[in-house]
Amino acid sequence: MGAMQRRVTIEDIAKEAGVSRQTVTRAMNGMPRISEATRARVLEVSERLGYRPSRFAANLARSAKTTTVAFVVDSFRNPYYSELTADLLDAASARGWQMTISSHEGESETALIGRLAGEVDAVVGYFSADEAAMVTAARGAPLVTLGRTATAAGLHSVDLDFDTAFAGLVTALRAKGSQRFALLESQPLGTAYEPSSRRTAYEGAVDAASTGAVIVCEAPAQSVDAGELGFERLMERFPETDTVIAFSDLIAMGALRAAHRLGVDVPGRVRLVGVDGLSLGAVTSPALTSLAILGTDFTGQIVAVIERALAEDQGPYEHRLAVPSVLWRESA
Amino acid sequence: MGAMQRRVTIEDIAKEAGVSRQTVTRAMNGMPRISEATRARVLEVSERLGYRPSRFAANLARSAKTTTVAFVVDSFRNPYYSELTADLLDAASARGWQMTISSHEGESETALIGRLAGEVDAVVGYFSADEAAMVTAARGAPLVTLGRTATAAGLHSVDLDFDTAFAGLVTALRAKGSQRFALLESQPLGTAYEPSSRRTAYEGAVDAASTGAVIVCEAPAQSVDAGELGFERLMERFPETDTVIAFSDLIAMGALRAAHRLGVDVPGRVRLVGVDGLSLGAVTSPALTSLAILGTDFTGQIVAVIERALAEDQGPYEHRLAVPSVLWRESA
DNA sequence: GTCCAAAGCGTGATCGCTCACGCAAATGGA
DNA sequence: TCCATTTGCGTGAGCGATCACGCTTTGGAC
Repeated sequence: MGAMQRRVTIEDIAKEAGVSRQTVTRAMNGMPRISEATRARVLEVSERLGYRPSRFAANLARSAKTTTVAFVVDSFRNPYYSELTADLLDAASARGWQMTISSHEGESETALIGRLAGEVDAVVGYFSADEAAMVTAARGAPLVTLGRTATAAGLHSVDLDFDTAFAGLVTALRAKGSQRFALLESQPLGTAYEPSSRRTAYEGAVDAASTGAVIVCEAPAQSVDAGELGFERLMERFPETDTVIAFSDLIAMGALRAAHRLGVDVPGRVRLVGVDGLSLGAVTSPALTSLAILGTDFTGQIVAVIERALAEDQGPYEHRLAVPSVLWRESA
Repeated sequence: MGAMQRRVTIEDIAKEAGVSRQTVTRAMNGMPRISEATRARVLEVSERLGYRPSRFAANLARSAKTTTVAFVVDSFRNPYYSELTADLLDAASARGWQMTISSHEGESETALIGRLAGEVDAVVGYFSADEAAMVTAARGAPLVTLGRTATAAGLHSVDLDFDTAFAGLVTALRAKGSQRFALLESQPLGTAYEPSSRRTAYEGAVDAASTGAVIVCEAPAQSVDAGELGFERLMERFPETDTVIAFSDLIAMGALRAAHRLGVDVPGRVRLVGVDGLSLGAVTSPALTSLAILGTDFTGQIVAVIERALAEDQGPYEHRLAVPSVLWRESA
């Protein structure tokens, strides 16, 4: 309306309503020690002038500030990340935290961390950047990295113990009769190949004797397709395979498609296991057995570390390890 | 360490480093007009004392405050919501907004709105509460409701025009030879049944002559199962059906499962269309044709309304309508 | 009629930062 | 050598709320 709109402050309301700031506060926040008549009048005035208390001023003045944690992943279009987000959100709101989300597309990880560090109380997420660079970027803000173990000071982390998990999985599969294993490994599209920790764990679990085959699937946005292609190639090259472990449930779902198409019975002819524990895996046919991360204590560990990081009395940096556990469904 | 830990403020750093507050600010924020030597010293001190600038104080003092919008849905476990979230997040970060997410489980919608109103600049989401109650709860904060058209003042909204969309869809299907339609309607578990706007639109599009059947699926958390059951019942009761439209893609995926199991060929014997446009629909077999909401201008409209709401110069309330458009894939 | 508590409202004093200045010393080209 | 910049740093004044008090009125209880 006016030439340059200045923010409507509590002072404006107080003046207009003919009361003091404190009374306005009392009216706005439903506090006692104010008559219903004045409360109504103040509310009417603030409505009329379009008054919105500044959350920054309020939080600064208040003793109990609201805490906000930022959660960062590659893309919330990936069901693994979105399900994990949902789990963390539940835990966060149970503790009264606000949760903001961001994905690092375009912007560099460190730049993003730097920005977030100034806007939230803690930053949590999957990052691939250099440790030192991240610590610098965080400028003292608590930072929790997921899916990797931090070695540098200044960084918290929650990692997954795939070695233990894969060992258990392979043992269980052997007990079911599996003999010839294969891994459908994934590789982010357009990057130099680097063995994943899942592959290392797999190779450790499936000893040299019963040689396991490894097929690397280049996984673009929709990694289901990559899994489909990978399974096809696998069946060509290693037709004797009786058990396939996929890098992720998405890849496994692709494999399942290929199996259907090729007439390969799952789990009759080939047992199939994914990784992640997506709830989506329950609705494929056959339902997908998975080395679950979701729904295990991973989420709990993350939250625990965040809590420590927030309380941080200059305390030590936390590193935790969660063990994925097999979610038996129909495909294996 | 100390008995009661007081916050480390900029003043503490200034004193310890033997400089002024302003110099500390310069050092922390990478501003010019400070020598490298002092900058390093200040940084060292603030690291040593564990100084973290208060984001509230900073935002209060700064002229350019950061804007945050809250996005609220039932559950981020539902792929429709999580994909929509991803889309909105992209738009939001392109505009430099922070985005916080919340789901209303346990807490009442109005209570949630009330809390958020004090913590963010705008609240957007799917709500089912009474309009007046919401306006009151928002206490002047911009509020954008999705999937319904607001009638009361004080509320913005972006709704979907299913009437137009269904009319177009049915026409197109008829051109392909469809004659006997059926709708797989959904009903939130444990609530009194109330026809959805999709059902109304469906009934408007499929005129009385070519009677369309309607099967109501009670949809629990995992509505895929509900769709499966619904399709089965549909085939029993209306075996002559040649075209099925499902309330959502999730329901449609369930129907697809049932079709497989019953040996009903899709789209040969029955054409199947979902609603939502989930990217997941691309990996079913056959790939799911869908009345897409995702990936249409719905997202754009939402963002546009938010922008207006944020700028709100006491301006009028916006109501927009987006038209879902058919995403032809294999199932129809 | 006295006394005390509760109701209703107002007044500094912060909260922890940034901004717009201001001022001295170092720099450097003529 | 002199003057105009530039560099480096400090000072007061907010930003817009809340909090801890403190001051009047009421309204009973005695």
